[in-house]
Amino acid sequence: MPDDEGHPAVEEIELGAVLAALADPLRRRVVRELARAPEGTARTCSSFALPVSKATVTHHFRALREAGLIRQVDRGNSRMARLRRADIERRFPGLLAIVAAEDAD
Amino acid sequence: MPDDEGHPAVEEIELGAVLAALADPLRRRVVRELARAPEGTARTCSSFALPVSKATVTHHFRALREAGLIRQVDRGNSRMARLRRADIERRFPGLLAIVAAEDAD
DNA sequence: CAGCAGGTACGACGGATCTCGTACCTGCGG
DNA sequence: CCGCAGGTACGAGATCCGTCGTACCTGCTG
Repeated sequence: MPDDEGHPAVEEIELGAVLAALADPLRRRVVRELARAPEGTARTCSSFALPVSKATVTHHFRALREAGLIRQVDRGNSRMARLRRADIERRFPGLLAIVAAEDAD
Repeated sequence: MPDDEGHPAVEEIELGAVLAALADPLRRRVVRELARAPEGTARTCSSFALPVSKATVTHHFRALREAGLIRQVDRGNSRMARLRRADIERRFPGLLAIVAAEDAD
């Protein structure tokens, strides 16, 4: 299963795309919160209370999904986002720890 | 000495700026080559043979310098760039290894 | 059923960024 | 001294990216 619904496979995750995704403060905040949460934590897009419009939230989550940082699955009404912790750790060991360690504003 | 000639001090190095700098393939290539070279290696801007004009090279090296990834010192005619390995390792342990491990094109 | 909450798609706008050419400065070599 | 190589500064053009409003779809829930 190479790519279902915009999710790249593990070996398709590219460093450039990941770094570009993490360069944005809002996206880094999402990844940071997920990285600090227990393994397997799934949250809705809106649960992060990002200070931007709905359309912009969708835009950022698409960027995270297409970079391979999160996996989004439909669950009835809404959509749950989970960090692809093992996949990222395997490709770029230590990267998530760096993001998780950043001081929150 | 907090900031001489556009070089941020160690504690001033910000993750967002570093990731933004590393999001560019050309800049990542520079950092990768420096990270793979022996500690203390100093090279001129032009020694990287980037496929862009001189002005653009200057632009990219400025980005790397202001992000805190490299240190540039005048040496007579030209300017030597050295990776701030210890500083980056201290702020974001493991990050340089990730960049260094990327497959070259 | 009617409405609302969560998300997406599309188009638009403004600002950032990558790129370049040109002009300019500074040392080193002939 | 003259030229050239290495870099920088400045301005311009093109493209990318973050942001938004609006319209729309889909399930809950009353």
